[in-house]
Amino acid sequence: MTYSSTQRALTALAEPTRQLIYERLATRPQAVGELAAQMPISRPAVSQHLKILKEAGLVTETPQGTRRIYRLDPRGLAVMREWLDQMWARSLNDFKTFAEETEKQEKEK
Amino acid sequence: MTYSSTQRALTALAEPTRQLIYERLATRPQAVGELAAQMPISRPAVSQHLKILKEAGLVTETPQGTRRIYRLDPRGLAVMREWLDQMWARSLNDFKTFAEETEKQEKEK
DNA sequence: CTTATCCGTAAGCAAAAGCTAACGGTAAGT
DNA sequence: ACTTACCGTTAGCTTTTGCTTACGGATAAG
Repeated sequence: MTYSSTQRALTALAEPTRQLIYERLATRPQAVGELAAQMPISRPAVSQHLKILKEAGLVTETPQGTRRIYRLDPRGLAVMREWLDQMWARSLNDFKTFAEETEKQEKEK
Repeated sequence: MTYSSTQRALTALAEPTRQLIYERLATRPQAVGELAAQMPISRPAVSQHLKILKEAGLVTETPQGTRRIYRLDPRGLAVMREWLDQMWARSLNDFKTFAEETEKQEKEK
């Protein structure tokens, strides 16, 4: 299966733990060990999650000594935002015509 | 594990097949059998996916004879949109201060 | 009332995903 | 040089997840 960038971002943020990591990084940039200390999982697990978030363009990495600071990357969100806007338009349009048809059928009674 | 409504929507749309179903419904409302006919998986499989999409507030069901028409539900997207906007603001803010600090360090050389 | 159509659910199985423990690699400090 | 701190990767195990087959319920048609 080949993945679109939208699917990558969605898949990455779907995992509860990754979403938690992502939201923690939203408060402030942090190192891997810092993140792991706040969570019930091991450091390697956090590291694996960060790899997926990084590949999805949702976070970036900045080496600083032996530590690696992770912070949010706007690009990943931008992709989701675009897709969401498209669906949003279609969804509303669908809902509108559905409401109109329903109303039409009511009058025919 | 307890799920937030945001996580439900994200998890639902993360699955490639469910995203495909969702996008097909974006073109026009459809019955379960119709959807299954266009895909390489069985009808029950589609039905199971629709259940998850429905629980996430992403689609709605309308009985019509023995058939059940599914269409997009704007509510599910609205939840994601809210969450996305929050993250968007933080992400840009983070990126901005990071850029400023980097520039500052450059001048100190 | 019987038959056909359309659908949801449950059970069972195979594939995918997340976690831990162990290892090795790089940078800073002594 | 040696040690310490911090991190990524791999192997292996366990859990989760998506699919199919089989079954039963509900509605329309004859």
